[in-house]
Amino acid sequence: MFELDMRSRQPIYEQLVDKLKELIISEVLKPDEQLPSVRTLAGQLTINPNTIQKAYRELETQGYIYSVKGKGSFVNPTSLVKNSEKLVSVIKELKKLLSEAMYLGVKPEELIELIHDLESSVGGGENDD
Amino acid sequence: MFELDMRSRQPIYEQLVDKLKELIISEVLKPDEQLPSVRTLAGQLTINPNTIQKAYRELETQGYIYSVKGKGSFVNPTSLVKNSEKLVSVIKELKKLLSEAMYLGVKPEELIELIHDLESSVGGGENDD
DNA sequence: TCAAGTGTACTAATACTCGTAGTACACTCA
DNA sequence: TGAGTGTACTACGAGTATTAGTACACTTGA
Repeated sequence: MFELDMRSRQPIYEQLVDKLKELIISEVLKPDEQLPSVRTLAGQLTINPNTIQKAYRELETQGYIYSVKGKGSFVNPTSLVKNSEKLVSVIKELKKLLSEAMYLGVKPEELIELIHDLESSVGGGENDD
Repeated sequence: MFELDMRSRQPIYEQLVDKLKELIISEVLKPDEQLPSVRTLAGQLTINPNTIQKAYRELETQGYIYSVKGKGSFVNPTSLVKNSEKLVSVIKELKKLLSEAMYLGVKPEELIELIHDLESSVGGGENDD
């Protein structure tokens, strides 16, 4: 499904969180779609189920998925992912990165073009109707 | 100068890197301005000089500062910070965050407005002339 | 009803990272 | 030449990540 960088300083469970989030945002994983079980994914990636569970718990905390004991873990419908605390931290981080990009020579026009390029590959928001 | 969150999961040296970078980008710290010495800042922040040195080394690796043995550490002139490897990783991270923001309901127009708001508070780039 | 699946949580062990304390060397400059 | 500067190293303790192992609660289909 995806590959992990075992030598990265970034913890394995965080890499999982990042990759699954990308799949949800780009709607490769669709709302209410079931995720692989923690034991299945653990077997596929040759890592411990507890590590998968840790990633899934983080995604649930951030509102991206929901889990049902005995049934599995599923992608949250996008209207349920609205998470104002999360949004505040994303915006804060975005400001830093946008400033850094412009400092490094990227023109505002280029960033605006980037936004338009990404617009069509994102699910959720309010342009799904 | 700034405050650190000793209880954060983010390592102290990384918090330093982030804050100093923000000061450089917003030109609170100006090109060729000297940074506090590692011993001075260590004293001010009540942390170990090796921790400061680690942050300064990271900033130097990323191209934001330069150091001279016996003289000190200085902000790199912005024309020297152009670092295409760094830029590539910033753009990659930006794409992820922009997608996430739109997924969470932020309209492209709002992001574009954010860019315009930030434009005036960034040094470097090519609008300094 | 039960077996196979699911999520969830806990303990304990190991390895890694972070921050510290301490120390020492090379350089600059007034 | 002394006081400042950066730089680098060892060793130690604390915290985190990952693992192995185990066990419990739930779901569902045969």
